[in-house]
Formats: sequence, C-alpha cells, structure tokens
Amino acid sequence: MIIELPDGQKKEFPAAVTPLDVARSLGERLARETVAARIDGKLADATTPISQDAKVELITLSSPEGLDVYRHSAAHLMAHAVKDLYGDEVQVTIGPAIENGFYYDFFSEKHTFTPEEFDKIEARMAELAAADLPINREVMGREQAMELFRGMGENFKVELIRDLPDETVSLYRQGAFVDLCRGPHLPSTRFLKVFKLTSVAGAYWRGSEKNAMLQRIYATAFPDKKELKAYLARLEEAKKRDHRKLGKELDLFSFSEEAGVGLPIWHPKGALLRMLLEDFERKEHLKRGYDIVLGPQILRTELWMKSGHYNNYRENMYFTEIDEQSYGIKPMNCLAHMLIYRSRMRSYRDLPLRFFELGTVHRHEKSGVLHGLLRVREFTQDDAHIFCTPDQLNDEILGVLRFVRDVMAIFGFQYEMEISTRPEKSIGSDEDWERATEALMKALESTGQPFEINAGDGAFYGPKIDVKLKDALDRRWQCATIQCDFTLPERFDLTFVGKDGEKHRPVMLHRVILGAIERFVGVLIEHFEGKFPLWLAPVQATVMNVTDNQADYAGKVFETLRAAGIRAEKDLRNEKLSFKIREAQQAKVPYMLVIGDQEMAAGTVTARMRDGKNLPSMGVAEFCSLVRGECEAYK
RNA sequence: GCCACCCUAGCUCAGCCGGUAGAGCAGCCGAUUCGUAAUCGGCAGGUGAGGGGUUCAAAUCCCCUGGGUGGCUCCA
Repeated sequence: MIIELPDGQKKEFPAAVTPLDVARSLGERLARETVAARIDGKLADATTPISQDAKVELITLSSPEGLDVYRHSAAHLMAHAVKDLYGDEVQVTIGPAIENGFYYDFFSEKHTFTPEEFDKIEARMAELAAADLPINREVMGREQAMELFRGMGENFKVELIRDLPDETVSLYRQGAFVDLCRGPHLPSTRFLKVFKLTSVAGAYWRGSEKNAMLQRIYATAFPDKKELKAYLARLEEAKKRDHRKLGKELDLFSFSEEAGVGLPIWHPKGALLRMLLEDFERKEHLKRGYDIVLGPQILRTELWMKSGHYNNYRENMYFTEIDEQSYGIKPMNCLAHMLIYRSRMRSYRDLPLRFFELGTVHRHEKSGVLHGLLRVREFTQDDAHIFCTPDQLNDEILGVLRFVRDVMAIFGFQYEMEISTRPEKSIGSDEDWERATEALMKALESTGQPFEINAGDGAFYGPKIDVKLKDALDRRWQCATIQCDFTLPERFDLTFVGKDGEKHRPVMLHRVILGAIERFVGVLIEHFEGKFPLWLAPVQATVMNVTDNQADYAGKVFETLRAAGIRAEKDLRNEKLSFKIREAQQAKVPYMLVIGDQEMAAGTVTARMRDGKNLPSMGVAEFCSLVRGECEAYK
C-alpha cells in the first residue's frame, strides 16, 4: 500500500495504517504533534485506518486546522465536564471551534450557568484531560443513534440527527461521554492542556429567535500556556482601545438616557472630528464626479408605501403625523434622490448621475443591539445613488470599489468583502435579481481581492457587496456597501431617453463608502487608539509655557497658529511643564509646543510629539507649514 | 426583542456574613513660577439608577421599571 505525502514523497506500508502510523514512520516528534489528517483531501482523525493507496496530509497543532481540531475537542471536553457535574439537569446541543476559541451551547431549565462556576468546570476538564481518555469515532445508523440519544434524554441531538440527510452518522466517545459529531478529533483527551472559560451568553437554538434559548459558554484553548497568556494580554490591550472608553476620556461624545437611547451627542471635539471627516468626504466625492444634494428629513408615508419601505421596513421606522397627514422619518436617503432624478427629463447623455448626500437617518434598532457609536438609532450616512444605463453598471461598480480601496488606504484599514444575495423578504423579479447579482459578482471578481458569499442576506430591493472593518475586539462591522437596485427605478418610473429616442429604465446603485459616520468614527477611534492622524486630530497642537514669564509670547504664538488655520489650544496655567505635558499626552494631542525663555528669546517653538521626541526648535511660520504639509498628505 | 450579569460623588473604584457611605482623580480656594507623563494644603460634592417589598434596621436580601455590558436574532 502506498501513501503519498504533500511533498510528493511516497511511502510503502505492508498493511493498513493510520495517519498516526505514517507520522510515526517520519519521526516520533511529528507523531506527538499530529492531531488529524487530510486523507485524499478529506479531513479525518489521526487514527482513521487507511486500507488502500491514498494521499495523506498530516495536520499538526501548529496549523490553523490543527488548532481548530484542538479547540473542537476542547469543546467536547467542556461538554463532558458539564455533563459530569450537572448530569440530567442539562442537555448538550452543539459546540464548534470559533475564531479565538470555542463555545458549547447547553439547554437547561433547572440550572443557570454563572462565571463563578468556571473554576469548577475547568477543574473537571483538567481531570478528564489528565485521565488520558481515548477519543473514539463510531459510525452507526441514524435510527440507532436517535435511539441512543433519546435514551440519554438528549432531545436536541435527536432533533439534529432527524434532520441529517445521511443514513449513518458519526459519534465520538470519550469515557462515559458521547457526542454526535462530524469530527475530526484529537486521538485522546491527554492532548488538551491549556483552556479557559471566558463568558456565558444566551443563544437561540439553531439561531432562530422562535426557538428555545440556550446557554452558551464561551472559552478558549491553546496548545501552550504562553499563547493563552498572550491572548489574554491582547484582550486587555483591546479593552483600552474601546471607543466607548476613549470617547469619554477624550470628551468626544456621550449618550444620555434623558435624551433617548442610541442617540449620540457630539461634544466639541467629537463634532469637530466628524466635521473633518465630512469635509473630506465632500471633497473626495466632488473629485469623483458626484453632485451634492439634500433631501428632507421626513417624507409622506404614501411615498414610503410606493417605495416598498412601508411594507418591508416599517418596524424600523419612526412615524409622525402633522395636519392629519402621516410622515415617515427617513431610514434611508434614496427617496429624495429619486425625486431629484425624476424632476426633469433625463437623456442617456446625462448618465451616470451620482447624487451624494451626508444623509442623517433614523432607524428603530432593537434595544439589545445598540453598541456605543457602532450601532445607534440616528446616524449619518455618506450616501449616494448612482443612476446609470445597464451598460455603465459594471464601470460604476468598479469605480465605487476603487473609491473604497483608496479611502481605506488613507486610513490604513484592512477590510473584508462579501456579497449578499436575495433574501426571503424582498421585491422585484427573479431576472432583475440575477442580473444585479451577476453585475456585482463580476466587478468583485475583477478586483482580484478575496470575498465571501452570504446567501440570502441582501437588502429587500437588491443584492449587495459589503465591506467589513474590524473593531478592537475583532468584531466585524459593516461600513461600505454597494447595493444594486432595478426595482426602485421601476416603482418610481424613472426613465432616460436613449440614442434611439425611446424611453429606457436606468439602473440605480445605492452605495456608502465610510458607511455611517458614527460607526466609522467608532472604528476609527479603536484603530488609532485615539491617536488620530494630524489631519483628523481635533486638537493638533497645544501651546504651553514653562512659567508665567512666557505667557504673553505663548499667547501670541497661539493666536498665530489659530490665524493660520491650525487647531490649537493653549495651556498657560501656572502649573509645572510636566503636568501640562502629561495632560496633553493623555488627550493624545499630536504636537505640544513648549515655550520657555529660550524659545521666547529666539522667537521659536519647540514641538514635542506624542512619541515623546522633540523636533528641533523652529519659527512659528515654519511649524505652520509643516502642519499644513502633513495634513495635505493625510498624515 | 431574547438570555445572563452589572448600575455607589463629574470620572475610576472601595465598603467581609444587613447596623444607616469612603478614597483617588477632576472641580473650587490658597500657596508654589518649577524645562518634557501628576507641587503642596484646604473646601465642597452622594434622594446609593428609579419605584415597591421583607426587616427593629437595606447600598447590601426579594420584586418591578429604566439604563449599561457580553452574547443571540437583526443591521450602516
């Protein structure tokens, strides 16, 4: 029997072997680290018998797949420990490996898990791991498996098996614990050394709010203690970047229970930051052939009925009534843009038309989803609607994708892209959906960047490309989006006159680049840890004197900076220099301009930067042009 | 919206098993004039998220409401 390895090496074995045997033949150390294998491309246990020629790729702990297997087995170990400790009080459901660890969902009407029990569960896990229980795969018929789990009172498992298409299912057994599972798993519990339970949370059975609420225990596991420590340290660091914490510390924004939940209140520095972003946006849009427009905040409810929002989006909208006429507060900006389009005859020569609006919208988001600036009920989108001919569609989508790429590069963001297709609740014909989806897909493919497909997650009026940015804790937030729409132009009977003199239907693209300014600011704060680049810093420089002696001169320097358009503050208090520096440093001001007798005598300033280094002393005019230059380069 | 947890001065937090509230920072007043991350002293500041209950007695125990946090569902 011949086993072929990934490097092309072929090894011959006299009889049936397991990947573990193959590993052993290559070295004892490799055998110790082999946790699973890919046999002819399929993931399998390291103990799977191979009885014919096969290609075998060994999976070790150092690979991402190996780590997944490790964590998945850790999830079983946790479920095992929980069943040991709580027995029939809890039922097991599912427990996969996830990005930074794993979780397991339990159902119980009798017991509620709290973090206080984590130590106890971890201790039991450690005992089971030390017991070196072999983890064995078993295959059995579905009826038999259902019987087995029914007998154990594991009704969720029974339901899972009932819905599986195959005639046989695989189970994994370790000691007295058995779980329905596709695998693969570690050969033995002894491999599991370092794990830690992190939190409990509610989760719906099978992800539907109609189903039972389960208790999810989140945990993480690493092959090595050092890696766990590094991971926990990284979490601690991430907490310091939290935009809610920094937003308070830097006095950027707040929320008020009195004003209403999910409604951000922008303090002077936050409002300034926002304004800078919005100025940037206007400039960049004008540069790319967009026209700036403005629509009303409320529009008559009849119009929302016409657009389909009333039927499909009503539960997220706020309504108000004036003079017996019902109005909807806009949750999106497209309606007014379509009215502008329709306000006169359009020729194919006018297209594409790109209407841009920093449009403030209101959406009644469920209370439980609100999250600092990242999820709010009032927000401003850098929204545009592009009206074009079907022929122009591909170029327009590409143009938006380039726009996104260029802007994200300025901020230094990495991003992930995904395409979402037709959801259940939607309007429009199948053909239009297909055309639109294909157009987006083609454009995405031509960028050469990787993307994921998110089936059934589109907007109700069309498919979309989403761009996701990560926050400090690696949670993903949708920012840019491009949505293709054939339906609204139809509903509003938008037309253009073609070369042939006939009326044709334009295509509409909804798109945002930063997405919601609020969310973007939130991500921005976490990305820069509050140390905004000079061009975005609400305060670019703080002028500080060493003693009262230089107060007049420092005051004049401050006035000069202000007059030059630099966002400066002055700190002329009778305090020690180190005290003023400390405060400016905590406020994350890019430049601290120190003014003592030397500077006063020479007519200069000495700039201290956030990294603690000083620039050589220079004249005020020179400093101003330095700041201007950096800002122009978006530094 | 659902599940769990949390809510003490402007901010960060302390207060063991119920005996009736405390620190640091910020603020105010005064002194200090001191060159690269905290000068010293004093003063003031709390209907303990709000409401109800148990108790001789509640910040501490129970219930309701509100808000927050972590998730789930949903989404820019």
